Amino acid sequence: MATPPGPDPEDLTARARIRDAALRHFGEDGFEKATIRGIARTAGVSPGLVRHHFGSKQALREACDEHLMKMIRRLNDQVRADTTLSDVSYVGAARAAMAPYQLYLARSLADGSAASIFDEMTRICEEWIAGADPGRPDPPDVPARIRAAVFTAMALGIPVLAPHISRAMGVDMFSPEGDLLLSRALVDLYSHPLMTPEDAARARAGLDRLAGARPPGRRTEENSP
Amino acid sequence: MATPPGPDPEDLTARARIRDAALRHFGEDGFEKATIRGIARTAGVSPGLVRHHFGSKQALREACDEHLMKMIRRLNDQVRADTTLSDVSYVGAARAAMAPYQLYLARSLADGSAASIFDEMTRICEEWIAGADPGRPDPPDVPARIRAAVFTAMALGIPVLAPHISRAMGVDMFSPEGDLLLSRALVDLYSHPLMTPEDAARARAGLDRLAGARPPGRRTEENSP
DNA sequence: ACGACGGCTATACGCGCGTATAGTCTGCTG
DNA sequence: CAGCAGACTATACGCGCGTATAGCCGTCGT
Repeated sequence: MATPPGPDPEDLTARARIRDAALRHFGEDGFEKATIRGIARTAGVSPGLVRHHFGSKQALREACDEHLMKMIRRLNDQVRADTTLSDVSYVGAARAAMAPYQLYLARSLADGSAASIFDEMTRICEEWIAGADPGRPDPPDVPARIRAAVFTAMALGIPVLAPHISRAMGVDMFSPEGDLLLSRALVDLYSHPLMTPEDAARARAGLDRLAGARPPGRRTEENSP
Repeated sequence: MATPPGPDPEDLTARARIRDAALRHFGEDGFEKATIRGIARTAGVSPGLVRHHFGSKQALREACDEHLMKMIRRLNDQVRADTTLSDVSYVGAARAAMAPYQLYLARSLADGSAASIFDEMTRICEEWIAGADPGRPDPPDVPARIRAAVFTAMALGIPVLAPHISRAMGVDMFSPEGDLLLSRALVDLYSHPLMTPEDAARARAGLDRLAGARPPGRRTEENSP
């Protein structure tokens, strides 16, 4: 059952403490609002040491991205390697391990950085989608990669907009109750197609019609906002 | 067919120019990174005038929120009032009117502000969902409001994470080609449920099982990231 | 034993920001 | 015409930031 991924060995070093503090500050306050001084205070070191180890604020951010990326890959590999895929408790543990980074991840994605992380998630999602395609009666008319990217963005919309969802639900999205409620809502949404095949055919026809000569610069319909 | 909502009357005032410049700067650079001086330069006024009209940077942001909200409501009302709901060109015009605000909206939502805008969108989405509920064979076990909030977050994930989607597609999401491709991907995703009814039932059962006594603080499964 | 080295701190610099204040110009009102 | 109000500008202040530099101190190789 593999070791639940605890903190890295030798993760008591000042460098690691700074990186962890940066992940928290960047996540909670955003990159611009977070300060090296604040990060240093949280890490229990002097501001100068931050520069000594990472060179600049931007480089510190990149080190955070890199570390997070390593975490994600490690978790994904472990889940993949685990033969008992339905092991719920393990998935739970993996998600719990990700929890401290959710805020940072959400902010990184939202401000356009963390590109490689989004791409990695898209890649994972693509494998998943491509695996399901052969079972479909109708051949998809959009590459799996693109469908994966769109779906990844939608799925990530949930943690990115977590405060709004929590407000609507009345409970914190990351609390056990909130998680349960969110899961139920997702099961409901995922199991009811938003468009019937007829709707889809009609929409596709409309898009095909517009795909011919049309005045550029005008939008069409669908894809909500 | 109502008048296509052009700029407000008397929108040549310095106050309006400042507001528009702020919407652009906040959208492109983010609230923290944007500067009053830069906004003033774009608006062609002195930085002092910004303060004279709006009092503070934060108040300027709130004025932007208010203005955007007014726009959204106006557009929604016009679409509602229009009897020929399938008037594609009109929807296109409305979306084009929103285009300049998309970046601002995305950033506002992502940093937790713009709560009332998210709530308004959730409300609109809820009406839409609640209207479709009676036709369902199975009764939903989650309030429409909450399903609406979750779906709204997912839908908004697309503009919020637009740079990533554009990168994956290889074309700008807001270009005509990108819009077409995105629309096709959405039609595909929306018309294929991600879970079969059996999957859903199994997932619901799993959630019910976990809803009993369970160690708090641990997450469960599903709801992707 | 000792010097070099690297983790670490103290202190300072300079810049650009939001904000404050005083003042100018214009147009309206009595 | 007097005078006032409000749109608008010029200038400045002070703060907190990222960054730079100089030096301290424990450790380790030789």
